[in-house]
Amino acid sequence: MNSLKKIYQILLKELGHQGWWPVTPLGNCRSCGDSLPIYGLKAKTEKQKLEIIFGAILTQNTQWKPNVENSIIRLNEKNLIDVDKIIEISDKELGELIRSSGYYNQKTKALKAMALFLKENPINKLVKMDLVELRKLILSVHGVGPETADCILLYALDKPIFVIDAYTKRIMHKLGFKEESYDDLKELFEDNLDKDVSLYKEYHALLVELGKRKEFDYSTLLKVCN
DNA sequence: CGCCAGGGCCTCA
DNA sequence: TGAGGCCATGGC
Repeated sequence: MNSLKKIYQILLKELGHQGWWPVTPLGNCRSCGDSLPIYGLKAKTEKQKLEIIFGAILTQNTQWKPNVENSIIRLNEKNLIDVDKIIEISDKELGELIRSSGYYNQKTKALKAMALFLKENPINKLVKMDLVELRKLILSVHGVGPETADCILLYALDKPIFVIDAYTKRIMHKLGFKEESYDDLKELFEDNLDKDVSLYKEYHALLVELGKRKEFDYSTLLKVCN
């Protein structure tokens, strides 16, 4: 077993299953309060996949809890997890709803751009495309960079794409890996792991959780990297 | 009070 | 292509 696989085993054992990406459960029951996105659920419907796509934009350089979570709840309350409705709503009103996620002017534009994109390229059509072309296409949407595009591909469209983020870069450098660029790090993981969507999802979530834990003892991880 | 979060765009060499 | 400024809220 190679280092990348060993790191995964250690993190899974030490941190436990993360169950990304959080999604709002089906069958919103009005009488039982606001439904919030939950970890460990499978995104089954197109609406849930759309919620993940919007969430991927909203969480750019922002904490999920409570900032983005709150925005997702508010969008759901108004039934705005909907391509047409996001296109129709005014910038001002949308900006107010996602205010807690920060950068709300930029993110309003990004959500609008994504909605217009999805109007022309529905999710059920995207999933059938060639993966390399699909990634380029999603990257062409204004406000969507490498990490956001890859989150969408992995968590919303269930494509075997490994997501790299700031935590992953820091952690891998700390463990002695020399890859610097986003694409080199992405290839490192994809070349050394089985093309397993569930594994990719869980691995990235574990790296984020590890990155948040300042007190974590890296000695075991450093050992398997030698 | 300052720092940082599950980044990306624009500008300027 | 890479570095630097900018965007903005909420928790600690």
